[in-house]
Amino acid sequence: MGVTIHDVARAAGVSVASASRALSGRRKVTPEIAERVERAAAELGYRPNAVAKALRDQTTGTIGMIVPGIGNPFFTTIVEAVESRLQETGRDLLLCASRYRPDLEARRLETLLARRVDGLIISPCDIEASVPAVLNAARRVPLVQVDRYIEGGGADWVGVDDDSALAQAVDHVVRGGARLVTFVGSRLMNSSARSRLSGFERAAARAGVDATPPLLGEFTLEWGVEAGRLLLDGGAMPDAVVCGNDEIAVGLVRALRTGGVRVPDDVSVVGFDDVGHASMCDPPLTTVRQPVEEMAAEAVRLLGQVRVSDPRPAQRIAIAPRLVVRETSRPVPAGGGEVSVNGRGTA
Amino acid sequence: MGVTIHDVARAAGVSVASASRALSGRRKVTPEIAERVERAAAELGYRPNAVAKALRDQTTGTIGMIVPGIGNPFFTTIVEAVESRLQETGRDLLLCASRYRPDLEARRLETLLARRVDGLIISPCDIEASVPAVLNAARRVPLVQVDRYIEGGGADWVGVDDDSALAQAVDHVVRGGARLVTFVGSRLMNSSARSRLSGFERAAARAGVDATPPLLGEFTLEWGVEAGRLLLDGGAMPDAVVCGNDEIAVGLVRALRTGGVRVPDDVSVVGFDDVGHASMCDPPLTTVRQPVEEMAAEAVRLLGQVRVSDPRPAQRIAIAPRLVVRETSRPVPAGGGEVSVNGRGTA
DNA sequence: GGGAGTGTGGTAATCGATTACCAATTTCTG
DNA sequence: CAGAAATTGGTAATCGATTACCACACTCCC
Repeated sequence: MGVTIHDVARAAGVSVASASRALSGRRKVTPEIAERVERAAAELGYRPNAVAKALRDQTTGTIGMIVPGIGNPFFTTIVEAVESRLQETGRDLLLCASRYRPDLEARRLETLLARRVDGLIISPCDIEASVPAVLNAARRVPLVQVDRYIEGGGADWVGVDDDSALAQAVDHVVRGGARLVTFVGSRLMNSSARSRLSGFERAAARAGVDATPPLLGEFTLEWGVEAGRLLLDGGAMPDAVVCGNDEIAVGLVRALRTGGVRVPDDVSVVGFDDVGHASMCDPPLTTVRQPVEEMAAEAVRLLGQVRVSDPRPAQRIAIAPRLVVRETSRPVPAGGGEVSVNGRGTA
Repeated sequence: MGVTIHDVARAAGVSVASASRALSGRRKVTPEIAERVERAAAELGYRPNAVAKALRDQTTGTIGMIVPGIGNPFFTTIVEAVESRLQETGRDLLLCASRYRPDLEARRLETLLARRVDGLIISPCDIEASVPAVLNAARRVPLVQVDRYIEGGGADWVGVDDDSALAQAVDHVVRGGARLVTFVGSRLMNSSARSRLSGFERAAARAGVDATPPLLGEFTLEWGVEAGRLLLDGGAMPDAVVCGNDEIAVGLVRALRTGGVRVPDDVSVVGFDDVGHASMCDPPLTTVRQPVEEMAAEAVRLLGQVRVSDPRPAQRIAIAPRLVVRETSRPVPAGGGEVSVNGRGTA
């Protein structure tokens, strides 16, 4: 396999320079030559070799992307959105999964750099362990972090405004009558875990509502189930639980219901992400919708602005999300203000 | 950015040939030179340029993969499994989504070929419209189809054994007491839709059970809900419904329950895929588990065997799946044989 | 009609790593 | 110790597309 531009030039009876110019149109050639070259290219089935072009142009037209795992529907959605943005400008996506392991992440970064990607979009798996590899990569090629980020703020970032998100979630359950609220999230190994917890704490304080100590485990359904059991056993059942992601929320709802607690009548539950299962669960989950399309668009846009040579201050773009009210939270009375508690019974 | 092997050679005071040989170890060099080159490479932070290597070696170490959509958790799971298989042999994945459109699919194939991928793994979105682009690509580079395939059988394929799958599903509900069974799937635009329907029909005939006309729509939750309503309105409620994928099944269960039909007491429901939501739903879904890891492993293995030059007959590898019994199907009595119908009430 | 200006084609360098081939040196053998 | 054999270093070609640079031909104007 391999019709080269030399073959085309020979078949058309012209030089490679003319063939290249006729095909790219970057300099004028006589109509007759253009015609002959085009015919020859078509007949031979010529396809330009992108590898050679990349070597010559010092640009590959590929963007590398590393996410912790494609099993997580949130990352999937981001990947899909980024891929489609890139296609708009004729670029392709080299996708890697770090499997939540900083060592693999560092290796993937190296191979992507060796492949001379034009840029990198990454959601670093660990807020601390990912730092050196990410900073090093950022020094060699435009790099934008999405969703998760590394500490120290050395590289651009696009993500959701966790403060706004948690404020909306907390305000919503408070307006539904909640007075005692619990946060169930993940251990603080990545930025999302941290900023969602602190967002929650700020929001609870601002709303003047009591918060029980947070339950921190993993971003999984299983942890949600376990957290539910802990709440059931713990004695002090809150009026509302705000979760770090939808999977936790789904597990939590299941465990609570199994334990005889009614959702939302006894306890309101709010998730986070709204990708994948949230609307498919029974009952459909009230949750904060990640602005995935906007995040992808911003990340790709930002990538085009980064110049490795002149280090500007790192950009941080936090996009405000929207709360999607479904059926796991108690309805807010029409007035919208605080209301009296009615018909609820805690464990 | 760009430390080349020339820079390393100069710094080490040797020729590029020696530098290359010292670093690759493909021919012996004196220990002293090896030492000097390695030190120079380390000090300069030399990273070989994979693009140049690809041009010279005529092999890129990348595999292109095209799936209809990454939003679908089944494809996600396959992508993840393939990615991790490829990593084992140091290859990377160039991922594209066709968004269920044959025209986009054809374009993605062209760009992947232009990037000189070493092979292609594709799940063609349309059994008819995808044919020319896929066959053309298969002529230029090793190509393996996964899950979906094009008609005519011109290219290798790895997928699930739909006959075995549907036989297991039908036998299971029949042993649970079902006598009237319905299939709810997708319109016959892709191979999965077709072979699952025909697998169902064969299985029903073999089991000697009555099948109502199949309901065919799309592989979505929404269609599942709609199909559920059709069944509720239709008068003749079956004892069991076998679905073309899990999303349909989840929607169906929800609609039936909303309509007052108990699952599994009144109607057994079986899904297909067992990726993503199946176990997260309430109640957890009885479903056929796609052998995703095995499919990915086979696809990658097969890719290594295809030689574009000598066209062997196309391979077709159908992997038998396993039924995962959860809570949407009536239990099979211990004996395992047919049982009498009890306690069911149709609409 | 000659010199300046314009348009267009071809030759060869370039991107970076690898390696065929040659040359030089060392080692071995009788 | 001469000559053969083995080892190892260097030079330059190679992969394919692009383009800087040069050369040639033609037009225009005074």
